[in-house]
Amino acid sequence: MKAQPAPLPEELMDEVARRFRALAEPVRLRILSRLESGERSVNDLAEALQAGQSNISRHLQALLDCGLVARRREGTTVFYRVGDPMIFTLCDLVCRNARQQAQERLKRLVAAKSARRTPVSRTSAS
Amino acid sequence: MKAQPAPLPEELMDEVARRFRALAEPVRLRILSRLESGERSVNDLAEALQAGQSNISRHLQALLDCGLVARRREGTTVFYRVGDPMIFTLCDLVCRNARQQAQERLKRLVAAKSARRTPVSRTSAS
DNA sequence: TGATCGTATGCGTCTATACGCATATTGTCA
DNA sequence: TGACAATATGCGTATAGACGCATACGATCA
Repeated sequence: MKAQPAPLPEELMDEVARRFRALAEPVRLRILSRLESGERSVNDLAEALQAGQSNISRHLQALLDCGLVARRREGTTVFYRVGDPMIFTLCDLVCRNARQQAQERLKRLVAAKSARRTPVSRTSAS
Repeated sequence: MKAQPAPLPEELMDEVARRFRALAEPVRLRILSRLESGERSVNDLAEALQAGQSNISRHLQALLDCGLVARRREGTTVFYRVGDPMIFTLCDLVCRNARQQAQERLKRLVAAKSARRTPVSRTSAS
């Protein structure tokens, strides 16, 4: 009995924010997207994403710090892989959200267009 | 048939990153946590979170820009509410992840302690 | 219309971090 | 051990964003 299982316990707030921050970079999302189909080396990723090797290396380090990816050495090359497939559940949820909002915006635009000369309700605009 | 429904389509990459970034601030997570139990005014939140009013207002604006919260005016006060409960699913997933990793770290520490004089495997350390 | 309350915003400062370049580090092989 | 390949990292620069202060804006009421 601990005052109910809130989805955001105060003690974890910073850790949760840290993980969201790791996911808050397009380059890192692209990296994860590539890793979905299997492990990749740093150079693989740098080449595929048209980015500098050092840049990718650092992004991977950031993901590693949050446990979002894992590493494996093989000779001089290091292969990174997804650390927790939960990532893709997250991304999928957010993608749906983004798409839905885009559609809503579109719908509102169309509605506004057809209601050009009856500017009544203004439903909860800014 | 569109080359399979990848969880991270390239066109949405930036939008997804934007949303994750909105969730990447402890203060904003705290705001959302408060909003879970119902809508709140800016002052309510500022007081509850011991933060400046302008600061909270801007954080709310950031969340609003991503559609993560919605607003409603009543007289001079503005009430904010959660825009998409999906947020809490996200947070819950990440929380579990954080907890799990914390536990794994702990377990590894204990294992290392007990294996002080048999430093063999070194399982995939950095 | 003027006073007041709640909210938003312009501005300055400070910190975080993304990126490229050069270089260090690490592992492999001759 | 020296050369080489793959990765990591120190450093400088540029940009983003969090925060506080003061103030502008908007709605309400006397």
